[in-house]
Amino acid sequence: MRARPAPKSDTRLRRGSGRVTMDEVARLAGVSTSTVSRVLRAPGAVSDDLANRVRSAVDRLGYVPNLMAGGLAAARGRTVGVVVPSILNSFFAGTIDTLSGLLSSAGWQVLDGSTDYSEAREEALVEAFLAWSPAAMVLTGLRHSERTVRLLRAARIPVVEMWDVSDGAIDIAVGFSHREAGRGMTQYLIEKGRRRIVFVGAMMISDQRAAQRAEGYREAVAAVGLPATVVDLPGRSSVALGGPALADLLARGVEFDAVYFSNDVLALGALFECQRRGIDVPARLAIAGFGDLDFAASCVPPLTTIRPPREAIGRETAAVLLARFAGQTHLRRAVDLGFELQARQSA
Amino acid sequence: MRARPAPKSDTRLRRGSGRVTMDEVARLAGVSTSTVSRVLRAPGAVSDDLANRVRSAVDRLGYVPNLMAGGLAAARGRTVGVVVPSILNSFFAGTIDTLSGLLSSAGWQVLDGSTDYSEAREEALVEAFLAWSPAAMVLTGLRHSERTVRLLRAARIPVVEMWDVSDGAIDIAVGFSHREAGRGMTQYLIEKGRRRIVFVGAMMISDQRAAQRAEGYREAVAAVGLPATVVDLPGRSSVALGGPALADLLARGVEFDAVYFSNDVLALGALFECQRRGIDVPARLAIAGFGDLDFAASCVPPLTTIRPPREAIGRETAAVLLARFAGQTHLRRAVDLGFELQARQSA
DNA sequence: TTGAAAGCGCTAACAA
DNA sequence: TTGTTAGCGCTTTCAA
Repeated sequence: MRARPAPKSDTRLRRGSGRVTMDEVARLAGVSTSTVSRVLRAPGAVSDDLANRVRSAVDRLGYVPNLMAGGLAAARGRTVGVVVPSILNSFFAGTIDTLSGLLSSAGWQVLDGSTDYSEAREEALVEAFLAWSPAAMVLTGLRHSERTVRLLRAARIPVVEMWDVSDGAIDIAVGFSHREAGRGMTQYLIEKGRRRIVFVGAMMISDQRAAQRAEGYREAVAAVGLPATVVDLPGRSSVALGGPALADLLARGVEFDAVYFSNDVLALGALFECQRRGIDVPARLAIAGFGDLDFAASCVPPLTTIRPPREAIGRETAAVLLARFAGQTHLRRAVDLGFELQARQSA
Repeated sequence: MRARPAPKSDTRLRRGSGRVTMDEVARLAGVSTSTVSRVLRAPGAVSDDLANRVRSAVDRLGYVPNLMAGGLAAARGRTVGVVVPSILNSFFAGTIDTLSGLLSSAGWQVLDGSTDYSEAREEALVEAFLAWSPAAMVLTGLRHSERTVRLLRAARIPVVEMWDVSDGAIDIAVGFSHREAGRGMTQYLIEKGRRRIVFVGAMMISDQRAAQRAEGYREAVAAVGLPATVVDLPGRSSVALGGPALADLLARGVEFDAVYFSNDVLALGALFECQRRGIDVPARLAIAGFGDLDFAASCVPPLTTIRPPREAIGRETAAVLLARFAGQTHLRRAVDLGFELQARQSA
């Protein structure tokens, strides 16, 4: 047998954080901690009288629930881990912004991290997030290390893979087909009368989705018997990289009347290079991009590009997750949100 | 008196997460959980023999520590909350990237959130992060709601305010002076012979730091007896906003030979507008920005701007925090990292 | 150097 | 509708 633990008010050394606890709220409101807990997460189950007393005690003491304690007791935290290749990349920033906003207003905390397009970093991040017992995980793309997939399956939580819908999702995929995007833009260029189209990407070994767009490009040119030229630049995409890439193509004496860049950032760099060299876009050279970033509509000439459903991906991911949290289980395994080809003046 | 709790292996309903626990590791290694815990966080205090047994048990079972349980027991989590105005903004993305990288490789988890330049959202975020018992908080800027400041002080943890060093930090400030940045660029324009300089910002009521740059501009023109014209655009900064802003200035018949934009994004929009209208930059009009974003060096003409110490702010913030975590207490309260004026062709 | 045991602050099963 | 109580999985005294 064992003595009852001494009350907290005694003189023993306390290890606590010094923060206001639910216990103090309960005491001030004259109820049990269960009631306080209920008021905070299932308000309907408590009488108005008690609920009000609890709420005013919460206010008066400035009580902030300890999520670690809550998550530990509930065996699942109210967090969602989100892993993207790069937050420096505006594509993903738009998605994360939407997703975080929606989830956090529904009471979920988003933990996000970026992999820098490395599978090893992705694996480490997934492991780190899993240590928080998240209620769900959101990854980018469908390619992950074997161990990442194993960890994710073992966690037995909803897993959304965004920005791609090609095949073999762990649980749910929300995105669009990059292969079709690549094919779509290439077909558009062909319809516009271009015959020598070059595809320029950067670090496509690690950017799986850019590689799929290149694949779509290859299919589209092959379909009409045109030659394919794919350039894979070393180094991460940047405006600064686009100009030299075009200059190099010119210097190598490659013949071409259109360049399809794997993203708008590179395309903008190329546009600047054309301006510097007095190359007429689109009369002499068509330039197309991917992403429909902020500047695409206002640069000179306005950039023909593909608009990915950035915000829609965030919105749909949040919706799927919230539905799963609410107990809904029969959901589509893949949600293809499509994309829009923005035909502007550059091509 | 009370019965001993039944052992876990019995048939009662378990609420646990199903994950491998420290208990199982301890059992497999034939040691107590205290020893496992010690091996994991103070390896020196355990004999090599036991430590090895523990480590191989950890490996064999694929044990991942539950951070909620750890944080709860230790009364402080190994997290750092980071609050920025916007992750869509590349300035902050660079800082967060550096900061997160450094902290996470030292074993700390970064929680980040964006306020959208709203004090109310900032307050809500700070409260949400505090619920995780973070080891430290990092905010952007020195202006916060009264309640935010109160919550932060009550938490008794290191607080870093980044991107500004002007005055009155809660704990530690790491950044540079925006007033000096504004003054510096304006003086540069004056030295270059400009006499009618207009300052254009966006939503400066909520962007405190842009307002300080405008203040510096005002001081600099006043110092040489030149008139000040400050335009505060409605809506958030974007490339799309820069062109119309310039067009409007032109339409209003304002006389000017230089425009100093509160950031590069607006300046780029204006550059495109000049290109469309055939306005010669810098011969007829000088354009200057702030931020030294990716495109600033490669646009046409290359943009004269101010380079804030984006990465250095992240690096220094991480260093300060890590020093505090290590027990160091006498640290400078403000770290001014300065900035660089990048004189290029646009002004 | 190691282990036993008492919580950290909360949630949820159960009883009333 | 409410309270009682047994943990959630760890860290940290304390004693050996």
